[in-house]
Amino acid sequence: MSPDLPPPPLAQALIAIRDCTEQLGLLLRAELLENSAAKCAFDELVRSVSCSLSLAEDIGSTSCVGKRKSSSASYHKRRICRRRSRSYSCPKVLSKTLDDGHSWRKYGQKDIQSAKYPRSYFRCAHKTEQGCKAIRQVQVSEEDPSSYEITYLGEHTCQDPPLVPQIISTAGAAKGSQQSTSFGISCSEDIKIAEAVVPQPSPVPSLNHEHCEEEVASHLRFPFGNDGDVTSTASMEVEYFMAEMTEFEALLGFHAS
DNA sequence: TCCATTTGACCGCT
DNA sequence: AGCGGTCAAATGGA
Repeated sequence: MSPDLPPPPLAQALIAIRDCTEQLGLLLRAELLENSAAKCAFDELVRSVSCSLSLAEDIGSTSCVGKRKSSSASYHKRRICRRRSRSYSCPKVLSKTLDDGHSWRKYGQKDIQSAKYPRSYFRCAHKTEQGCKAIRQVQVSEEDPSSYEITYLGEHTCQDPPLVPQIISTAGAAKGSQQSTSFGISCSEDIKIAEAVVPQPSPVPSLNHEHCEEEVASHLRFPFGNDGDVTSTASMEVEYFMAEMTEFEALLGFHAS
């Protein structure tokens, strides 16, 4: 490390962005207090800028390799870990039905600490054949146990026709095809947008794609440590930042109008 | 027998 | 250390 070096250009740009973001936060304070979804998005924005900044500073200072446990060889092959950040803002819908027109395969269920009901994990049934990276998390709504809170992570890249966002906006259109549930409740009514989050038709296309990649596992810690390309890392950061901004704007606009 | 679901265990992140 | 996300063996249904 060399403390004498000035911040790299990317870091300087991010510092400017961070400052602007802070000002924005002050200006929109009242709005953020009122709109929890916007506040979440804003917090995420701040977090990602901070994270990006520290990454950028690392680029200029050290080789900064992400920590990775050298787990036992046997497990290393079996489990290539892929944990995704839960703080990540993804389209979330409140739905009376689990049927959204796509084929899903359940791969896990988990009791969540702060939640009354377990969370179920589904991935696209076409993952193996087509490598579709869509994932959704389903949880019975605490406020309305007859509804599900469904969080989508990643977009469908498979050929299974209807796209999730379209389904969301065309309530009731998706009925009676695949049932990928083990919850036992099956009603088919309309799907409505959860009050807190706005599933834009494609608010952050690159965002979802990025986060479906293997590297998603490490959130924003891009693999620039060893063979990573700093330039592409920077552009990914900017892209991510823009996506955050877009989402944030959408949230504010959605609420205000 | 095949395929989807369940569930305990593992792993990374905070 | 605790929690959430994922894996993969076990299980059950068609």
